[in-house]
Amino acid sequence: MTHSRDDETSLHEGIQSAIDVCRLRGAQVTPLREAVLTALWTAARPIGAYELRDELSETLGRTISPASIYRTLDFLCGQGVAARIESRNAYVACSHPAEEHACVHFVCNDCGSSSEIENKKLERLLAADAKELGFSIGHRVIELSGSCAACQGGAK
Amino acid sequence: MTHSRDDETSLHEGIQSAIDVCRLRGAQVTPLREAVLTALWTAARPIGAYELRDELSETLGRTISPASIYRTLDFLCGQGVAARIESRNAYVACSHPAEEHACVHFVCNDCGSSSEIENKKLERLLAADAKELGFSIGHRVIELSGSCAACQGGAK
DNA sequence: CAGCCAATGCAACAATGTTGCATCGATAAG
DNA sequence: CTTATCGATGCAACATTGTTGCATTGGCTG
Repeated sequence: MTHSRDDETSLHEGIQSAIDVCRLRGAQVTPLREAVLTALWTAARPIGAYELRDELSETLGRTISPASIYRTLDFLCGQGVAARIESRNAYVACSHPAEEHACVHFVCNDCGSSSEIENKKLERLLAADAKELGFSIGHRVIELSGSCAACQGGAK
Repeated sequence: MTHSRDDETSLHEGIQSAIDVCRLRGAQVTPLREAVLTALWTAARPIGAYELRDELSETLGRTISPASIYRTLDFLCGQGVAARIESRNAYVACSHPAEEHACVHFVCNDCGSSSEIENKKLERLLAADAKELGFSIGHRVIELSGSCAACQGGAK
């Protein structure tokens, strides 16, 4: 995830860490990029590009074009500090900006919250399946939707 | 998958099997639904809704509306005889119309072909991760894109 | 300060997906 | 056979999501 406790500190740390990752690679972290990153971290759930656009337009006090949003998101995903949730046409902050990026995303249908984990065993299994097929894996999309612990406790 | 040998026989069997599955559940298999199913099986790769629309409009000799296509695809996916590839906004025929549907889709970036497997170990792993999070899994999306055996042999 | 290149603004457009309502057609009851 | 009913389709308009090209800005470098 996602800061399980939504305290300011871990939030800020996550954002700062992402910024550092980008900078260490020589990539520019512009105000827009930082604003998008902050919005993603703050939301802690998948946000659509146009929703992000509306939010940022208000925050920054000026109109942001879809193109800018998409380019910014492409940048962040490319750096591994954000990820696209394909099954929702939405984006989340990512706290594992590792090289080989094969996170499993758990997305709650009720509250929308998104948790992210890595699982080495799972990677090995997929690698084994791929080998058997002679398939060379590029990008991975692993998204599980359902009901998170909190929502089950309350409503189930 | 996908009929590894693309002979007419296994193709026809796959389609017929899917039709039977639907009928046994009391669902109607209309000409349009059968045509879509056939197109998916024949293609053996993810096809977009609008591409499907064009193809069927020609095949059937009349214009099919996007709404009809999407409703038909919803039906087929609901029956488990087709699946949406989220990372491509496209659809493929599915040969494992089981209840709990957690196929892994391998999609080739070069030739577009799509293979589908089931993996019980992988299911157990995901279930274990979910349990640890207290997450109740509903839908699963597992899509791996890369290069298939054939394309690596030829072009790599 | 000058020059360069990446990042952004802006506008138009393209692709994908949805909704509401009218109509058709298959199945079931009489 | 006729009629009632309900699901499937046709159709049109619309909503959402994503892209492209080109002009402009802005930050780093020499």
